[in-house]
Amino acid sequence: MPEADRERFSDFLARLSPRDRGDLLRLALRRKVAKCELVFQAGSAGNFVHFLEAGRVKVYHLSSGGKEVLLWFCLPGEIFGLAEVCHGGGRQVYAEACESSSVLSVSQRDFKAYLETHPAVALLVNDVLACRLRNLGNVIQSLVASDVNERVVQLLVRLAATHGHKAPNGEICLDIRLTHQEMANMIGTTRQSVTSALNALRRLGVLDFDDNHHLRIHSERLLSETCVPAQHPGA
Amino acid sequence: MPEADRERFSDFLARLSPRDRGDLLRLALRRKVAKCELVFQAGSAGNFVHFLEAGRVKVYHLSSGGKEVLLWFCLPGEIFGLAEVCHGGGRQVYAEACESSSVLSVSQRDFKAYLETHPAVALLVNDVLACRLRNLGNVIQSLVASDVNERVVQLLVRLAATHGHKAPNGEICLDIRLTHQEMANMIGTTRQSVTSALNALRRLGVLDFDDNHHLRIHSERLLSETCVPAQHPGA
DNA sequence: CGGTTTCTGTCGGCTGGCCGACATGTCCCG
DNA sequence: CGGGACATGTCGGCCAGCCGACAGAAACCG
Repeated sequence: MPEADRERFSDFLARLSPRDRGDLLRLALRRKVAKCELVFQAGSAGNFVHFLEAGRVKVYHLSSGGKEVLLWFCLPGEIFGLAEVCHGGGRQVYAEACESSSVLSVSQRDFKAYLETHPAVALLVNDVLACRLRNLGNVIQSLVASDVNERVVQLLVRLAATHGHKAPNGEICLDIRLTHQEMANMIGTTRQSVTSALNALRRLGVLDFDDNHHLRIHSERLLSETCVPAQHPGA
Repeated sequence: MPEADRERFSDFLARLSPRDRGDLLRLALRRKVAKCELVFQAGSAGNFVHFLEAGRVKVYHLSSGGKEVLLWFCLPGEIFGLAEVCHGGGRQVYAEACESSSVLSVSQRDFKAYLETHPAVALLVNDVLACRLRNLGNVIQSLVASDVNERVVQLLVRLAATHGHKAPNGEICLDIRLTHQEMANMIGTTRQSVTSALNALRRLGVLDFDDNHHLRIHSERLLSETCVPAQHPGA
């Protein structure tokens, strides 16, 4: 189920040619970010684009009631803070380090000038934005049309694709450890409901936890819990 | 509340220089699309990008249970079907004409080659994708963190921004007529709940309907029904 | 190592809004 | 123009899952 080279795919820096990467890094400032420290926050100016060199960063909305809506996790090599740099306007989301991290930052002005002279990179930025757009479209569909148990399953499918690696025996192990609250924040439900759904899936044999408490998915069983997209009447 | 030049903003073709536009149109095929006809559907190859010349097109997911999740409407001049062209992979959404429409189509291969030689247009594509990404992020937050009445209000704010024009007396008139079902499909609720919420807002004086049944919003009253984004603790 | 904080498992009361239904109003098309 | 299709207004029963709570387990940090 994980797409081949998925990890390499999301690693923006690794997908640049050595020359393009060198030109970009020449524009970048490096910064250490402690666990729980904000890289940027909603309301601030979106005048830098960031690359995660090491660590993990979560990107989330924070609602007026204080509810955190977690959009995605950034892994090393990934670009983030991109939407406001491309489109302009202030930040709408928060980017916060989940662990001690290292971030490279390029100013909006430098980045735009760089894209104008590096067409292959501009296309790659399109690619990243398009991929995230498709993903959010899937999240919206899931939120609207699926009950909580289905949403947990669909999240597992997404996590397997972005953070999973296939073990020799066909199982998929997630490289990332998430709390039930984090998962709940990604699918718009409560921690308790995630706990309950995961335990039901565990009893069904769909998943378990390895010695390090990483989630391990039995992919064939997971697929049997997954809904297939509908064919349009008239198709 | 409507951003100045919002309509011009989303009109991709109008934002191109005459030369860039001419080069692009040289690659395009024109096609008439009847009301309710699909421009493309989920599962098909994403090998064309489309520009709406006239008419209106809705872009939506269709869930396995047959529930339509409406992501956005395309207006004349707008580009759509872009995400799969940039990122690759099959279509995940449907694009269907809401009325008799005219569509210009450019093949993925031609479009990518075009972007490589037209850097300003590649940046504009970034802009469009980023804008849509921000919008979907807001939709997700709304779905997760707001009750139905709040979601209706937030939808009105979004519609005013993208489809509204300011009348001399400060009211905002929507240029687009939406059924309650369409609005429900945009915010993940039922037609009945939208009807109920709209009627409550009408009784509050927030909105009414003009002679053509277009929705008219009293923007100051609408703002008083809108939640403000939270300040992050520690900001 | 031990105290504190965070995470997970479990429970039951409560309610927002979904759902199906029906009546009335509006629009469309032959 | 008029009949049929579609949209809107209204109602009440029902339930998925939210919420608050508590206990036990696990992780963290000085």
